[in-house]
Amino acid sequence: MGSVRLQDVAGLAGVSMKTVSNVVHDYKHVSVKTRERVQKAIDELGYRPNMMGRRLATGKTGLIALSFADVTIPYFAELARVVSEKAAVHGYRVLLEETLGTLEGERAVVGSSEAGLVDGILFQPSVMSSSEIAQHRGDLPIVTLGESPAPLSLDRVMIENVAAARDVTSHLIKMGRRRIGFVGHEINGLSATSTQRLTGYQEALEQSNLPVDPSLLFASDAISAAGAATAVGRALDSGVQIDGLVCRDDLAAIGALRALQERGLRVPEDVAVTGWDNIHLSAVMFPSLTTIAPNLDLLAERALELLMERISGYDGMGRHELVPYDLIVRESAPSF
Amino acid sequence: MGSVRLQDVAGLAGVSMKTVSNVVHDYKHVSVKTRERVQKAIDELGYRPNMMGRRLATGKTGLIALSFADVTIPYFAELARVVSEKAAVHGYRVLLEETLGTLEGERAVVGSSEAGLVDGILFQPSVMSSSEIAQHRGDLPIVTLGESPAPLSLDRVMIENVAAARDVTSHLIKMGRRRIGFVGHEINGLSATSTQRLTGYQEALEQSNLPVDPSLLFASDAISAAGAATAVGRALDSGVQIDGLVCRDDLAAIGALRALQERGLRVPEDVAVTGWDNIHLSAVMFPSLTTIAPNLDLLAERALELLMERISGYDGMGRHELVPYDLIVRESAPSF
DNA sequence: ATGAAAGCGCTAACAC
DNA sequence: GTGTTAGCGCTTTCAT
Repeated sequence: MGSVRLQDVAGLAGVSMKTVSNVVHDYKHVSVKTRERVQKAIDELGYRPNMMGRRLATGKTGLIALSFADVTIPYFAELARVVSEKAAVHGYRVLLEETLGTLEGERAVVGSSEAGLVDGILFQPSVMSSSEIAQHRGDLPIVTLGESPAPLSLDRVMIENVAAARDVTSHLIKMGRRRIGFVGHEINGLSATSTQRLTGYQEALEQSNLPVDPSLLFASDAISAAGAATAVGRALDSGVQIDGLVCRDDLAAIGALRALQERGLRVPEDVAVTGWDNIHLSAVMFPSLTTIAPNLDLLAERALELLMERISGYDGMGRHELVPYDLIVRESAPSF
Repeated sequence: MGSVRLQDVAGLAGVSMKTVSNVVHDYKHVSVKTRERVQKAIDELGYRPNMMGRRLATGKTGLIALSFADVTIPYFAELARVVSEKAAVHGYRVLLEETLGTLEGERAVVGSSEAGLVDGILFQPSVMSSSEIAQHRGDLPIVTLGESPAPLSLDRVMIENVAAARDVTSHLIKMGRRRIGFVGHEINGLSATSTQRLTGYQEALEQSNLPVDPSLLFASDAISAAGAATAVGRALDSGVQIDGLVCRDDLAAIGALRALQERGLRVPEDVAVTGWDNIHLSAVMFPSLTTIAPNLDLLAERALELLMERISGYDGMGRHELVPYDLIVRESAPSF
């Protein structure tokens, strides 16, 4: 069944392969009766074009890779959803490539030992250095996502992290909070993402002449809610006083929520909390999360467009695109 | 750069393509000096085997599709993680194929018009009927996941849903709960998953001579936390009295938690809540969720093994495997 | 141990 | 409007 070839259809219909190919591709210059005859043969035989053959012949695979740390992180799952939706518009399917946030994982992505599997890569690096990414083999179009240091030669699309972090921190300050902590950055090997968000956090504090207290920085041993819960819990138990918490992401915020509530602290009355990413669950937590919502649709669209241009042969300098974000105000840090 | 072919390497090394191929595949019968010379040529040219060529020649793609409704549902994301990890062991990569829980989506999966893209499919259907799946084109190995009605001719791996639902409901009964509701099944078009869980819920109630009250069934307009929150909230506001809640999945439980807490009800004191799936976040909610934890590792492993056998040509009757699960007791419904 | 050559299934010039 | 034919890059008998 699976072995019906173009040739077989041509045989049955009594035409050449080219004609069958024309029918399959809806080429216009085919006489109606020929088309009918061919279509009948196709149906009769249950012919399905073999992708590998087509791809070998055309040199295009119709596949792009989407690479990030881990699909079980809601933000990435939601990104994957949107990307595969938008990629379909361009006739592409998406191969997920998880790096687990490790250097080996990321190296495997940019230095893949096989060619021709995918036409291009959308890559959100976590740990890889700018210079190393730049040395990736030059034949595969890559567009980087997110705020990791990307070489100037690569296209990149991201949101303005520093500004957004400033916004969210300022929001807490406007609420009257004065002892605002930061939760969820890596214990060691700070990612570019965390660095930028910390920078914005610090800038906002300084703008308001609030002290930047290192003892209010609660690093997490993993990008996870559990890690953040532990970090915040430990700080609280050791007597740290806070009335606001800027979280690196919604997962960290969920962890922080638990640590606070477990200890009888009320959110937002005692401690206001903000997240980042606007994952689906952020609206359903109790309290729901005030958070930074990057425009995922735009992010995916632009990234895909840049990648498509590269795939079509564009070879200019790296483009650098910013995508808008919103501050979504919810119960965990209301406006007043 | 991207156009280095096996032939080019052969040319540079002064050997035949076959020899280069032997080196690439670590074939043993190659003299050391030849191997060195070839390897040098490979490195020099930066040769990377082209997958499409290889695949056309071998007829194997090295890709399997994993198909389910939506990666943004945590259970599926976690399933995807495990599957792609285990698939790598067999030398396979995973192509995600979301159906969005629609009939068209599921039809696209089993009736794909292209052949040769993947060697097999792991498919968790939501809405498609047993008979329709059975009519899928016979040339592509498929293993179904989950509790949807699968035809006898297909392999399937799942957990015992009815029994697990009985367990979790009995747990609430043992806690002394008497007005136990069920949350999160579809409003119309009940999935097989929901049906089985509802069955187990009902069985447990009947075994304890507790009334099965239809007004305690809170359907949700989507498999989402928000949908469950709305459903439970509406019920509560209309005066429904409950002291326990069996949720179709952890997402529904999270939604239920919010609806309850928002109205000042304490969990578990006033209402005990259970989830299903043991997603990462279930341990970090406040309160953390008592939940059914299917053994995902085993599930993925067995499914993959069955699929690999099919890919290798096994053509017997459909196998039906059960995978164990655990009842994880946490704060939302403690033991006493 | 290594080479020559025939495909794998499809596409795309180029003829007719 | 339709047929011929030469690849795409790799694997794989079958020779040597």
